[in-house]
Amino acid sequence: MVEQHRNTVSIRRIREACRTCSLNDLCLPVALDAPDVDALDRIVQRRRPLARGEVLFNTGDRFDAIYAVRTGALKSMTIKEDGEEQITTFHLPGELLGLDAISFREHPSTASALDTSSLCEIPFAELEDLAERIPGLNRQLLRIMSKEIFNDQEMLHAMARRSAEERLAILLLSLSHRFARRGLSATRFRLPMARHELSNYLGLAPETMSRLFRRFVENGWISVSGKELSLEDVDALRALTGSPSAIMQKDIGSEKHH
Amino acid sequence: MVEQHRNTVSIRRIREACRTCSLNDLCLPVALDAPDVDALDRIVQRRRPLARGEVLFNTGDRFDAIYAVRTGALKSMTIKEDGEEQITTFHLPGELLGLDAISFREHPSTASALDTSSLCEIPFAELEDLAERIPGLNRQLLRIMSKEIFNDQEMLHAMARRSAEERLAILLLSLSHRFARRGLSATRFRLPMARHELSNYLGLAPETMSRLFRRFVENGWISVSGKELSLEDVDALRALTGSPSAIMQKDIGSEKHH
DNA sequence: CGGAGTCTTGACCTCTATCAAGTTTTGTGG
DNA sequence: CCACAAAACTTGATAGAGGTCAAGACTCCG
Repeated sequence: MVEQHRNTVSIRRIREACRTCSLNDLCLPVALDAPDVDALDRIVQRRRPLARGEVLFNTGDRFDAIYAVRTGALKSMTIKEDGEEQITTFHLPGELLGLDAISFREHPSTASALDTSSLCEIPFAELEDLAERIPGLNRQLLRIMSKEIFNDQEMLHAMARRSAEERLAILLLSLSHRFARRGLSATRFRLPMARHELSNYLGLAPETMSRLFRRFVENGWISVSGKELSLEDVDALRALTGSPSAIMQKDIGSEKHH
Repeated sequence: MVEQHRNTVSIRRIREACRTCSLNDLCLPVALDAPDVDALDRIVQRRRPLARGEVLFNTGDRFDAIYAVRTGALKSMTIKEDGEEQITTFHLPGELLGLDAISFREHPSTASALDTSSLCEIPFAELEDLAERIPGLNRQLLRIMSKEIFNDQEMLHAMARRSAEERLAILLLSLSHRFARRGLSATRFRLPMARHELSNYLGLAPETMSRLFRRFVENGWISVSGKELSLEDVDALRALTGSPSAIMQKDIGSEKHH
């Protein structure tokens, strides 16, 4: 009974902590105990919000924390010597930034806000210490990173030898899925990034992106008004990707317990 | 003195263990203790070698171990519904396979041998248990995964909006770097994969790959005889990539201790 | 209202995929 | 070790997707 009660409390506390800081990935679905969540919660720091365009960290900056997006959105990019930027990831609410910096202790990319964004900062040294004491947290960290690897490879797969149309469809569905995961609408959302950022990410010219949007609208697959996007025919988009269900459908925690 | 001695022994043991199983990534450069290395060594299992073309694991297989390549080489690929395969990674000696499977407990890709290959199998459950007891190992695991994320994003960056020439140059330099890291020549090596596998990986048609090789040879950048490759003008190749030094130059362990 | 940035549209041209033969290499069984 | 089939690779011709250049239309703010 006590055990039962304790469990319930634990779960409620976890959800609460997750809500306050978009830490879903980090807390769920592992069975972190209430005290564990407290401990985790204690090292997490709220930061002042970032304004649109503001930089969170620069390439080469020392790595000492990972970040969780609470609201808004960010992009990670590398800068080629010729000054061109290449966007490598978009970070939506509930997602983590900085995982690629752990091994070199230095950020290999620059992260900036696409929009006014609030974040939580998780000092990595403390997280590591905590992970040593909480096996569940440790495992969850590994899982998150594994998922990141999986996603990147999925994206790589998605880019290679695919037409511009296919790429855009894949990206739109990925965004849809990631918003839905946060409890937002899967079919109507506001694109946090500019067209040229979409095109940059997908390795296309901005002009191509513009033509693609027109074609998608003409085909009745989407409707657009500025940055407001509505997916009108998800099936058509899925058909384009060639993978009715595979892309980005899986979630951490969706696997069965054993 | 005793401490000193112990330390020396420890380092020698680590190197030894690494040599036997290509576990550099996992053991170095963290200060794993001799008993720690023993423990790690104990859970590592030698497998019978894989013949060329043989499958190590299939998409959807249950995940219960990660693997280290000792000799030979493997490829990871996903299969599209239309039956086409898309290669996502090549695995050279000293590199790890299966990290993308941790979060779903199921392999998202199929791995097969490009060549006769010998591997070490590291049961993941045991590795996790061990990592809980050995903080250094745990950190090193996180680092390796972080590096994997970094590499994938680097590759993504490399693919987006780059010409076929640039892609090939990037890949050749990456292979060169990875061989050099293992103590092999950075300029003369045997490509473990077929031309069409290279082209598949880079998202190009096999014909394009063939023409690229011819052009690279004509330009005096490389020389080729079957699968034997020699980089004749590394600077020219680097110039192509647009990043004189950034790509794949960093190594786990290159960062300073603190 | 104006001006900078962003997005769209059109014309053109380059790169690379595709198709279609060849040619060489590889692997296997006699 | 050779012969022969099956892959793998090369080469050429052609076409199409998408990049580039150039100009014009929105849109967002101050």
